[in-house]
Amino acid sequence: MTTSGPVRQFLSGDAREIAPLLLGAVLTHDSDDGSVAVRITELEAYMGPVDSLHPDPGSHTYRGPTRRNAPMFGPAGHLYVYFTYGMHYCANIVCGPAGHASAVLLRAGEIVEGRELALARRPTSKAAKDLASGPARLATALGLTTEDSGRDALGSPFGLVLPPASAAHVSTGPRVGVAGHGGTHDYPWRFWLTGDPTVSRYKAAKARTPRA
DNA sequence: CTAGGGATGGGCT
DNA sequence: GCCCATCCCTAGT
Repeated sequence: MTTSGPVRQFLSGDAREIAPLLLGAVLTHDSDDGSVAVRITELEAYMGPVDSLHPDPGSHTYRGPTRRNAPMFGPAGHLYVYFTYGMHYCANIVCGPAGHASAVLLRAGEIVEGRELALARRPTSKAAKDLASGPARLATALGLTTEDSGRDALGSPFGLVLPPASAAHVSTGPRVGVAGHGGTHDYPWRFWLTGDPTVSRYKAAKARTPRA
């Protein structure tokens, strides 16, 4: 066993239990341009290919390990960043013991440090609360790309501070933008801080594009 | 305010 | 060759 710190220990369990407890945590990324820190306000849990109780066809790991999703099978506390829609990055924090794939997708947050740098990275943002109000927005504001996939979020140039055990009001609901729910759509995969203005606006998965 | 569609390229069948 | 764990702008209520 490794002599991991308490944060990694905390992340080494069930992503569905960890996700709501990560609300309010602060993830920091230091770069040459400066530091940006985000207080996480919305998350989604994603599981691996071997959970018979709650099979997760919406997860990138559903069909087994690949080069892209390899970090999800690795140690807790590392980042899994993927590229999608030809232009966007989204970031996860890996959970569970090494070898058992799971992660939490960072869906939204409040920029609590480096707002100026975050705005420079996201010039289309019209209000401070929109700087990280979506998974790709959050990744962009933090300056995360696939280059960072697999890196340890608990060590330099990153940092993760857990929230104080609090009575924060947590809401739960279905995932956003995931078509392959399978039999899991009734399960609370998504968690957010009730009423927080930075939470992404819900948008159900779109149906197939109509014929031209 | 909501609904719709275009952008744009890696990942996987 | 199809599918995206999305965002943003436009047009219409």
